Amino acid sequence: MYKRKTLMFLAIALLVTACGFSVPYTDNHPIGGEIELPAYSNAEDIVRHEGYTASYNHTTLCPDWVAWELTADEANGQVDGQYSFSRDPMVNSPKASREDYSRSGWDKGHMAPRADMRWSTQALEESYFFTNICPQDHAMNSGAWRKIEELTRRMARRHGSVLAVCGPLYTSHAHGTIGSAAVQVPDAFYKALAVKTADGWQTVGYVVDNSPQDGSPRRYAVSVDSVETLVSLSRGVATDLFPTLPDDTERTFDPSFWH
DNA sequence: CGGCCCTAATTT
DNA sequence: AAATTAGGGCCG
Repeated sequence: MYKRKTLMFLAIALLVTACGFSVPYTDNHPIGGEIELPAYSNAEDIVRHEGYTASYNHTTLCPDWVAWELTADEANGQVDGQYSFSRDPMVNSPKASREDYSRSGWDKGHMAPRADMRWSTQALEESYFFTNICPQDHAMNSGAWRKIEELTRRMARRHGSVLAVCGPLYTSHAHGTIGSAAVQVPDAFYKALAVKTADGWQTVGYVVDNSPQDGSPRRYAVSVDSVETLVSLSRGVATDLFPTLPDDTERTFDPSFWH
């Protein structure tokens, strides 16, 4: 059974590669090379936008993952503007809509944060696509999750660049679905970060329950390996969130570096 | 007190 | 379906 899944995963990986998965970035990210993209997908739409790449899942109507590289300059972006949540023209149906979230009690929560996309009008606008949105508890989104987002920007400013990938976790499906399209409400969210220093890579992961959470990032910190285990269980596919990084850099994290 | 996370109602 | 307009709460 496991062998079959592994073969399936490899087949999908090959297919995705053949379809242009390895087309290089043309932006000026110092690390670049799409090093931030996870090595897993359910063969759903892989959608590239200026500020992030996402794997959209047509069953959950949420992304499986959203990945981006945040530079110091980008974290200092000052682009303003009110943009509205809208459907992603690059994703085929079915997809979530604003109606599904309206009066549901759940936030339209950004995965790649709005505040990470203020370096370009286009990037900011595209961050509002539902490709980048999941139902999130409001207190968690504006509490613990926001603190992790601010930590990420702080690290980008301090170290020049951060690789980030995050997404939903489904375990008990305790929250059911919302809207006529049946958007699946995640049980929790994960986020993995990587920073390249003179002494090598530093990585960390965070797992936050989709319920009122307002703690500091350190309270939710785990190794990237632990996150990958949870993602594998949630999605039923083998997972490597930072496939190009040495595996031993993902087994632990250094609290004194991140917190 | 500004920045960040948003919501809802109304109009086109 | 999307744009416009007006508003709330929390945290550093």
